[in-house]
Amino acid sequence: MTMIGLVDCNSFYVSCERVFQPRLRGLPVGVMSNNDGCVIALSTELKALGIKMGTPAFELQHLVRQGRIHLLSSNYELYGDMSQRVQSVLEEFAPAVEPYSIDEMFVRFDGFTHEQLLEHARQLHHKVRQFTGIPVCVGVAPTRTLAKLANRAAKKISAYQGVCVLQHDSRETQVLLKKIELGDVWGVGRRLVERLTVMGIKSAWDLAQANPKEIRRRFSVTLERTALELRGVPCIEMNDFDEARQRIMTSRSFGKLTDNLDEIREAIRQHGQRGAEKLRRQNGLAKAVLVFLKTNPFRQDLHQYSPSLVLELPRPTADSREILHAAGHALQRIYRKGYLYQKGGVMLLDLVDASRQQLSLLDTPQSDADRQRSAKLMNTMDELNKRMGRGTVSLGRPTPGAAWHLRCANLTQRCSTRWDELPLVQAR
DNA sequence: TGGGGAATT
DNA sequence: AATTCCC
Repeated sequence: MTMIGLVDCNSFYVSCERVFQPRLRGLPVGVMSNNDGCVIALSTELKALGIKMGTPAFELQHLVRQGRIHLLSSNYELYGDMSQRVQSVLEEFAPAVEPYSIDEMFVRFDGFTHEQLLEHARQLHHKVRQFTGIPVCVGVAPTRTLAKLANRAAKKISAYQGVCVLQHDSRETQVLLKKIELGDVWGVGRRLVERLTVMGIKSAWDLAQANPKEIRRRFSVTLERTALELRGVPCIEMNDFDEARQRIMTSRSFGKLTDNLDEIREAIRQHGQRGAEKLRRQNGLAKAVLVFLKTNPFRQDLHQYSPSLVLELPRPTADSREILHAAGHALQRIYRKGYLYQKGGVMLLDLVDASRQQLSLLDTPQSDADRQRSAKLMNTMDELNKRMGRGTVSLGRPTPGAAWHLRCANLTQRCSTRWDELPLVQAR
């Protein structure tokens, strides 16, 4: 029988930072979201101060100034590299590794006894720590949902010492299902907890006991699958990590509330270009572009307006110029004076694979030549940006210091991916 | 007061 | 198109 392991890195972003900055060990450390918005990774010491995941960073500035806590900007280049290192170690010790997110990986095991699985899981737990410096917890069970649950247990219940292997239908599984809160189950969010509680379903065990057909009727197929998985029936597969996206979004808060159309246009152009780059990387073409703006929903004292508009492109394209052209039109049409906008972005929709794209019957030799010139130009831009660094060439020059640039006031060095940011070690 | 994604209804 | 859920 196939068993599924879930390896989950503990406070991943904080752990990455600590690998290269040992002085942060034992201190209350948090890593902030993109744009230094809120805290998304917390060391145990920071959690012990009662600070919760998602707390806006500005609410914690007084503690930072007093030196009581440390907040870092997120350094995705570092975390991405560390994630690959963790994956490499897993691949050495386990046959099939499926990345699920930057800090979680599923591992499949076939034909192991319970004792062998336990041994294997403990080995993964130890080797990842030893070779990457990142502490992880390992949960193993017959289904992904149960593996997630086993992982929660490994993390929360100290007796497990970071490793929990659940056998099908075992007494141990039953005990854990009863102990684990509903909201800790993979796929069960806040709203579902509310609705299920009313029905008397209060624990993971209750959900596992419920009639799946009933669950499907009153809720959804996804929750039915979750219920079945809790019983040990596998029905959730992994969509492959590097499958092409179905849509591509690029957006960001402007950094300050603004009604300045020039500023907004520049931000939207940036997002359009970044989106087009992502699109070309997956060898895709977009048939439509969506542009959205939004005011700050937390400022109920201000007028609210969150428009969006989809424009179909004249032809499926990955050409930044065509995408920016459409995005510019969309923006003109949704922008209204008199509102303070907080955020805006571009989504590329109806994506198709470039290599599978049928040439239209209306295509003339002329437009075919156009296409090739376009591809060549875009390719050249992408190559330059890849070789010389992002932003080396772009359509239109971004205003230096504009408010919509990524805010990252407390960024650490990308010490594992950039030669010029290698850590310095001083001998005494 | 993040920036993405996907699925369902 | 809106809601829900995930990390």
